[in-house]
Amino acid sequence: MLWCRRVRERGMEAFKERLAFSWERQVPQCGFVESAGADLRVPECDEVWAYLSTGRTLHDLASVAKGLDHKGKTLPAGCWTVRDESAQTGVLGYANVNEDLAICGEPSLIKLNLEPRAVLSYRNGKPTGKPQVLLNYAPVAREAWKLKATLDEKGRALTSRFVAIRPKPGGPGALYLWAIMNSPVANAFAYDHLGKRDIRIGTMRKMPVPARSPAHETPIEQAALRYRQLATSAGPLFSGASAPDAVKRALLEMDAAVLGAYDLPPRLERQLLDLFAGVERKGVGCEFRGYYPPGLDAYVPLHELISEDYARSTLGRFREAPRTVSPDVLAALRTAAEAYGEE
DNA sequence: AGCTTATAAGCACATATTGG
DNA sequence: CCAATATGTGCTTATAAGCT
Repeated sequence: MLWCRRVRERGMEAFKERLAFSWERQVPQCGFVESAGADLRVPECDEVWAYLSTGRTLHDLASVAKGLDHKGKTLPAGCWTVRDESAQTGVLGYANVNEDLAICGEPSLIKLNLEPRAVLSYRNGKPTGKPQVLLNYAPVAREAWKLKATLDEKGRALTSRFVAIRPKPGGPGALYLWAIMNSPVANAFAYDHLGKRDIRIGTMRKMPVPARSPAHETPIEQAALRYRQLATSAGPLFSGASAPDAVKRALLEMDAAVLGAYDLPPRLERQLLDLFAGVERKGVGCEFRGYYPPGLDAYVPLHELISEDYARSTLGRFREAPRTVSPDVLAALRTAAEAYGEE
């Protein structure tokens, strides 16, 4: 066995002060010498990825490829590549991820020159007219929330700053893929398997996806529609004071629907979600910095955590994870609760 | 089959931005 | 103001596809 210890960027202060590691784990040495191409990095959620390793991957559900590259040095003199949206020539499409892009929104529209003399490589860059998901090629943050997937119903042209994720025939549609790509699972996978530079498609194709089942797909799509509806209508013009809460709740429900489909053991689901503790989630239309309140250590699955019953019950955390609390303690808590007139 | 051309994936370089 | 780091562009190279 080898000790594997990691100091994450946000853990550097703690390391300097008291040599604290952000993460540590003993891993078997044999995995590193099995083959010449073995990856020496150990993902933080390695148990999660091991658990999901036998299922389907994104590659099974969708065509995943970058958008087009224009020519540079070899571009003919006077030939244009990208122009303003209002230009008379060219094809409408997407060239860059704008800083304020929301996952329910659409990247800035622009005119692209798709003529062969202007293009070095098309890949998935040509317009299809069919719904697709656009994924950022450059991470939107250094920390765990790196992905911003947007839904492009029109199937427009795109440059290599985006990855087009296109549903395969017979598989789930773009809305489902959109929800999956914005989920904590996809973001954790990216965080665990990529460096800080690019969202590499060879890696993302290997991302585990939930088993095929209408019992998963319907709730995910419904939750996705609900969140999209709330998040796109909750601008400053419309919102009352409670609107952001409703948006956040809908987002949590979408996450919970996706997580439910992955069906992780509670301990692993908790391990995965803890990756996002205190981390800003950009472009989601609400303030989002983690799932579990500080001090709540039990393995409460997300769908239980956000259920009304759980939120209302002060004893919830103990009742949902009775194995972590001795019967005596539970009994004592019940007595105490009764003494205060609850239940 | 063996050679030639095309494509995809990842990365290298150049420029921009940030921080000391 | 300079050095370090981040970001955008499009180039390089390995592999696949096409061709004779």
